[in-house]
Amino acid sequence: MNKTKLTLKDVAQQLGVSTATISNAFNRPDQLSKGKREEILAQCERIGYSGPNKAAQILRKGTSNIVALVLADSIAYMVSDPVASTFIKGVSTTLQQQGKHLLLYAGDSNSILDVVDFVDGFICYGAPRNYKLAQEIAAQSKPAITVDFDIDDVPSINIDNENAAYEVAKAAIDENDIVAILGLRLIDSPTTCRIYDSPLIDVNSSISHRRLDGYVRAAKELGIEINNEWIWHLPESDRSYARQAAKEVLMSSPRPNTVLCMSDIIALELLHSALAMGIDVPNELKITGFDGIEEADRARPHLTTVCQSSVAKGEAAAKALLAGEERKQILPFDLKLGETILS
Amino acid sequence: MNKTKLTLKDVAQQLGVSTATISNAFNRPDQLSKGKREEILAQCERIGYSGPNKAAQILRKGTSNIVALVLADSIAYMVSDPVASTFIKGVSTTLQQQGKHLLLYAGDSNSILDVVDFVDGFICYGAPRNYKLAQEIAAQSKPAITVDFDIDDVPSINIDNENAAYEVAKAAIDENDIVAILGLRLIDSPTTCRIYDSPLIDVNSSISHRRLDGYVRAAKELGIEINNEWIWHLPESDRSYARQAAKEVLMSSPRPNTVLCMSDIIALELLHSALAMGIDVPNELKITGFDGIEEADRARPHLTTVCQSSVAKGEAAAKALLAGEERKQILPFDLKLGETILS
DNA sequence: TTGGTTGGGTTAAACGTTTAAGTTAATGTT
DNA sequence: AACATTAACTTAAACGTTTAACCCAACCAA
Repeated sequence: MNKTKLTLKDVAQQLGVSTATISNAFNRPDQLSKGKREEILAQCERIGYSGPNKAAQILRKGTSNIVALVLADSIAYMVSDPVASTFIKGVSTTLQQQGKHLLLYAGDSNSILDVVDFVDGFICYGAPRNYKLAQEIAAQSKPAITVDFDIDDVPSINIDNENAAYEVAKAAIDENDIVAILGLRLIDSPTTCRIYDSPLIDVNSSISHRRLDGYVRAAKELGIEINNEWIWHLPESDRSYARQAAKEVLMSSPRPNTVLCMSDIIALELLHSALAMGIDVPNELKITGFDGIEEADRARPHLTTVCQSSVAKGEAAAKALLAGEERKQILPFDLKLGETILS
Repeated sequence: MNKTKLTLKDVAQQLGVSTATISNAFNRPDQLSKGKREEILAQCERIGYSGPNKAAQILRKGTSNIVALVLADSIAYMVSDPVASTFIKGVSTTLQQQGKHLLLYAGDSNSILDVVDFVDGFICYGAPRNYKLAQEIAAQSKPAITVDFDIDDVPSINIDNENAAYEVAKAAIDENDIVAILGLRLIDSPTTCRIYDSPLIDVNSSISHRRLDGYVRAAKELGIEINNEWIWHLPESDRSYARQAAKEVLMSSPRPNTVLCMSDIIALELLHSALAMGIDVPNELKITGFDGIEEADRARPHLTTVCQSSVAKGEAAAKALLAGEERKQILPFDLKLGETILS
């Protein structure tokens, strides 16, 4: 009923004890006789004091229980990507269990300056579109962890992308195949295109380049050289980019009969386009994906892909951050053979 | 290089001016001569002071630029629901434009006490699983807005669910049809089931009941009475719940030939199940959805549904909250006729 | 000259806590 | 009985800002 909210000081006065005692009643039970503590808590309940002000605690304690999840791209894009949103799922579950709060932070922002002072730590998911941001995070002194990319001296969560790509490619490619690759963020271009001789950008998304290496190694073992002409760049794992790339691949001549896709979304879009054109998968066209999203399971024929658990990544990242782990973790992946390749 | 971070006080001392002046240089340019301001900013840059500490600002100013988005359910569930994640998209885009930060808050939490002190406001999306939370939010004094449900005296964003349901039902139902409804959160049960005579819970999700009213009204106008036996309850708009309900509906006898679904996810699952069983849609079975998600567009036959823009809802909610709007808004919906009903 | 404004500052009191250090009385030890 | 220890509090100094209130010199009007 009071006009202004009760403060700890008010309460102390009303109960005739020091502010320290009230504070301790809430934060450090061991500093107080059990009886007094219960009495104080009961009185607080009665007069409507719900505990120390969190804003003041943040300043004084220097901790807020807020963890910033820095996404690779805008929040809007990330939240609709099945892989990213599954990752968020893992993070949020773990944070909630530990009483932490989740602040979503866009990876295309200029700076972390506006949150770094009150946030308890950073989880960086995927190389931020604005890579300067990642370096800023690495440079500041709060705990941080990266996922799906790496920065020197910052703990991280990754899978072995090179070997994963190698394995799925090895399973798919047969001798004398024409192999194409639908890649993600390989060069610095906002549109879908073949990479030809554009310089590869390694800084922005090393996982794509690891995967590329794996694909190329597998092909090479079968004596197949993948020309840059057969490598597409997509700026995002987005259906419309994928549709365009799919069209280009399927229209090109000679038409590739094995297409290695760096995400399931891309692979599924290619699969649909191919089926719509009456192309026989896998006999005329073999397709592999990457990620192992739910939708890949629902597709017919089942997509051959590399399963990685985004939930596990999210959980691992949150746990490692909160536990102050320093090491770089490599999580397992799982090759899933579907009917989009020949068995 | 200093061991400890620079404070505004340190800077003031070093530059030989008062703390107020430094503060004003950053926050209130008009309180300062232009020359001095630029000099101060330059000096700060030089000595590595990046501006006032945000945690201190939160306490002192009583504002943090953080907006809490309170989701109906756990963050994990919400983030994977296409409708909810699209809503988040709208919210985040608008918040980012205005320099605000997004804190995701789980609707199954016990209390908002742990954030209410530092958050600038609340956007409540869908009646929280723990409804007490919504009341707590309504009771406190920070700005708040609800979306897809209502609380007295709290501004809100909604569509006219009753009429939307009425229209889609009216379009779908023909004389002498047997009509079934696959509803969402109609009764208090954690499993998929027919509602029979279970008491409807109105408190937790009034939009479902509005929709139910609309369906029933449309049916009644054609002289059809929908028995509770033909109304299913699903605890969540989740594929596995939907699959089970779909099975039950399709197995029941007599088999309904019009099924009104309260979400597209449910409708799509029913559609797939029906097609897999060789049932002719729409001749043997008419289906309607609700929401207008992307996937509904990709389905064949195209789903008949009610389109509502979740992005627009998110944007409207964020804008209204930040602008301090008090009124309750009704957003438009859009009937989309696909081939899952007879034309 | 006098008195009123104004621009450009400064001072100092908040904002609402936490916590190291200090005080007291009661308990335990030899 | 003398002393050390402990339990249970209190005191007061932070934490790093913002901002109302005050001050002063310079300018202006009459």
